[in-house]
Amino acid sequence: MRYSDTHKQETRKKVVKAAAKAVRLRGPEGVGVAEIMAEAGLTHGGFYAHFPSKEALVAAAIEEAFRASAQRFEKLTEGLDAPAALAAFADAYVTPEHRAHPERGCPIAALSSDLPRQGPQVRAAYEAGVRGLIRRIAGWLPTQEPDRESLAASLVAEMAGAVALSRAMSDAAAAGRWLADARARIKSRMGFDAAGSQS
Amino acid sequence: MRYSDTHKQETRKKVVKAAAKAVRLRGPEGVGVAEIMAEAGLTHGGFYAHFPSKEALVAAAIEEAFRASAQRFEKLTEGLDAPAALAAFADAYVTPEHRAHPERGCPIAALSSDLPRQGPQVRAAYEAGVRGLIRRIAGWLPTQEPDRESLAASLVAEMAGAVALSRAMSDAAAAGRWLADARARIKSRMGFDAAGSQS
DNA sequence: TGTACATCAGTGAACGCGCGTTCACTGATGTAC
DNA sequence: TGTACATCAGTGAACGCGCGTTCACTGATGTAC
Repeated sequence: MRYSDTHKQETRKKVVKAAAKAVRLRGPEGVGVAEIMAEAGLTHGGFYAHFPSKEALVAAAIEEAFRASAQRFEKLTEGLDAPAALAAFADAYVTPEHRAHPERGCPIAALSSDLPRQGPQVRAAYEAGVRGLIRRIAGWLPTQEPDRESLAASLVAEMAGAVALSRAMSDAAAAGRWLADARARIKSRMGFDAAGSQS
Repeated sequence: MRYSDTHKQETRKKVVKAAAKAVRLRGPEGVGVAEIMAEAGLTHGGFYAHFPSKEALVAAAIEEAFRASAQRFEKLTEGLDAPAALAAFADAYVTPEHRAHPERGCPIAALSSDLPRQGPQVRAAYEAGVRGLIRRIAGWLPTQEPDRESLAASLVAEMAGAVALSRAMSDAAAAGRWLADARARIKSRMGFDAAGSQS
């Protein structure tokens, strides 16, 4: 069969999307080339027509995961002013839903400890994604804050740490209660009082 | 050769210690049975005289890692009153040294994202370790704090998250500066002012 | 208009390798008689 | 006191399996003449 001009690119996109899910769910070492190709409806032999190596796929998958995750949050905060966007972000991030679905969640929470063990391409993709998220959050912080970038990084560390820790708790109900607590603490650090308005 | 009464236990201990280091450094899937046995000066064939499976070794390794890490911090805070112990803990945890040496550091920072993918034995060992650390920190928090356990968990999430994030940064100097920032923010959440005394 | 050839995404068998696990064996020493 | 046997931590070869990677091939269609 002969394919349309965009066919190969579409196939690649399908493969990368499947990999982005699988990598977050099972980790870079937990996914196989054959498995990803099968999820995209193909056989493993065609893989190297799209990617030079598995590492290149994982790097592309991480880029895609950050892109999709950013898009999700962008939609969520569309049209909101900075304080409202910040609150909406925390309310969506530090939740049982995020805990339960690493495959469509933030790559930081899903892959933080895997990362130092990855190759340079993967690390570069991850680092870029982390910086992007920090920058977005910094932009929402009050302008009177002396170091918005540093506070944003610290908030990302806490939010991702909270979700990752909650995933280690086997009792889902207890994890949910703890996430609600953690969310309240994070929002208070963002400058919101208990009622939800920023001081 | 015939061995002393304690010989087998000593061998097991050696294997577990080697595994505790290797697991934190390369992750549960990154270590091999043969490699660990070789580090303990043995051949892989003898492994199953000590452990029923690789998972059992990883679980034992995680227990050992939490135990050793706890002991380290116990020595560090020995004889200090609660506020001083809290400060000493943060000062030791959120550092470039900890960033650079996952193999002798906190298992939470080293393994958080690997954990949800592990089997029940490993998860149980990890969860017990997490609870132990949270309890220790909660005990150092001011008694007027309304929910010490919850604040302690939140602090653990932030500290582990900060170290894990710093490991993703390729520039060691920038990571060091960021860790110093993060450390200051964490200590301020613990109730210390910039001069280091608790209000 | 018809025929031969080029193109190229995808197929599926095969490769080498490392891993977790199994198992028959070793060899030094304690013990039973 | 001497001999045969039991014990048991550790050895090393072998197993089956899954993985990343390679490669000759397929088959549908566009193109050159």
